[in-house]
Amino acid sequence: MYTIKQASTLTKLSIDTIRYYEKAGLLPKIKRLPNKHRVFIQPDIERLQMITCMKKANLSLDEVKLYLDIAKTSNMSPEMVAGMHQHKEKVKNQMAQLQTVLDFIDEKLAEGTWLKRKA
Amino acid sequence: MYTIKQASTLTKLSIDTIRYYEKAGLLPKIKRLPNKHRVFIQPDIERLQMITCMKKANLSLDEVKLYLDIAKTSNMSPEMVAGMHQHKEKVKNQMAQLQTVLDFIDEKLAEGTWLKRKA
DNA sequence: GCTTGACCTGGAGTCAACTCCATGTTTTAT
DNA sequence: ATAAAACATGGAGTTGACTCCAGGTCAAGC
Repeated sequence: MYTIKQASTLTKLSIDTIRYYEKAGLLPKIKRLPNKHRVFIQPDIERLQMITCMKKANLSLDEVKLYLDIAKTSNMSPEMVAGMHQHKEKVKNQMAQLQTVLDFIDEKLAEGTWLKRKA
Repeated sequence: MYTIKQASTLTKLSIDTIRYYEKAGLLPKIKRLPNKHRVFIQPDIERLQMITCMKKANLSLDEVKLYLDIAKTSNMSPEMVAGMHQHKEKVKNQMAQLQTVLDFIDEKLAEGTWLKRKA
């Protein structure tokens, strides 16, 4: 059981962002204390972390919502399955691009090191 | 030698976006014809593609600019080297997160398949 | 010589995703 | 019982990254 502040610390999302995500329908019904304060439980924290992951995969909040909704549905329509396959390809593709960036960084670092050694 | 339209097709960036990147200082001086039209050469195209890669790594345009500027400098200050190491960790971390998303997708797809087979 | 098409510029407009603010309630410490 | 802390709400404001638009230039074809 966590307060919103604790949830914020755990997820590294701001308190406002968490409330914003709730408003946007990305979270399930968050429990409240009698005084209206939100109470976050472990699965809520994990969900927030998954949202962060998906955002890093360049999904919009709407897309994140869609996938999380699908995750709840036990039977997926063929379109959903197709959509997920498609998205999987997109993510793979993006990982390849990230690898390009890593290579670029390594190359530059190697150059830097080389120059340093030479000097 | 490419027109802006060809560059747009090659990079899948809109013409406006390419001009925007130029204004933002992410491109080197682009050659012009006497009639002021831009002429893109191969390295320009590659640079645009690298920008796309870096953006997918969740770098802001300012950060992209910074790294591209560093790439030009032959000797990097220790802070730059440190910054790049740091960023490398960030990118790696992000790849791990993407992997999480991939796993999530695979899991959901597996479930869907399973349910379908059962039905 | 006039229209068409591809390009130019400067600047305004749009959109997603926050982020901030004013105001209000409830519990806790003095 | 007054003050301070931690939360709440609704809505306005901000930011980054485009995207669109009005008005203009230039070269080519009819």
